[in-house]
Amino acid sequence: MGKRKESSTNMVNEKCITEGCDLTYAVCKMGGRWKLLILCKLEHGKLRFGEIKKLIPNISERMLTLQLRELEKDGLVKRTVYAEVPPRVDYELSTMSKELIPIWLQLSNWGAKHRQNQEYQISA
Amino acid sequence: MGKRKESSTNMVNEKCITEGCDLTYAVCKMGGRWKLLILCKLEHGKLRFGEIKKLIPNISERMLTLQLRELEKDGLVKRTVYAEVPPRVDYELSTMSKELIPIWLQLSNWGAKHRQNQEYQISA
DNA sequence: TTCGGTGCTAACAAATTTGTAAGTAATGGG
DNA sequence: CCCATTACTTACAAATTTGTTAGCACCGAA
Repeated sequence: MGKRKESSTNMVNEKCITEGCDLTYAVCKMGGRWKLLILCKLEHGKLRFGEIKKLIPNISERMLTLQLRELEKDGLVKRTVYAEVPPRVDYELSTMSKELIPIWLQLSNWGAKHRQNQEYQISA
Repeated sequence: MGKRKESSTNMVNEKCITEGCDLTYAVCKMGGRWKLLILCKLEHGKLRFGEIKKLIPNISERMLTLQLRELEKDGLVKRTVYAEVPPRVDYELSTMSKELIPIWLQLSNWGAKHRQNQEYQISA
């Protein structure tokens, strides 16, 4: 998110992992702290920067910007700037990320199901 | 992976995000650097610690241990220790993570498809 | 008695991600 | 001129993750 050192072991490892594994590659694209939450909010249509912020009260403006920028760079959201003052910018899912919606649903279901089990195990 | 500060903003944010979003919760479970790669290797059956290591040449023993421990704690892999010398330990997917296999496949396909597009865009 | 094989752990260092606080630009309205 | 609004940016600090190196325990074989 800040720039990364081109040839740290860390970076090299990430590259070789994602290059060798489509699954890891895919999950990396949605793997920032707030990314999936943002994407979920966009599932029902365009939203302005400020609207997303209101929907995710704990996020800071900086984080929201960073995550949106990466999502944009990776082609998961489309950003539209209107030449107005005060500025207006909106964000929406791209075609590419819309393809993920059914998968997200399955993952969500899996999460819901097993979160319950785990809570059950803990409280039991 | 080391212990985390119970009440850093960071930790609090993670908690509230994963509690509020099943999707984020689910993806967090598989979100360590090497986790999906490990899980993929286990897709075809049990493997010993050393076997996994051989299949993932760049991983350090420490990282492999850490990732396996978290996967175990989260119920995604089952660890079996045999009382032998030298020690023998093997790892396999749990029922819970086997449910994810078809989802991983879809994600993989999505990854493969869009990785190509992106490469095309870059080279064009 | 030393050595090899296996699956780790500990102490430390480096890299990366995340969070905080304080700005900035542009312009129309008062 | 001064202010409010919106979507950011910048500089910094804290937290977390990842990587490096060395070592440990066990027992049987040589």
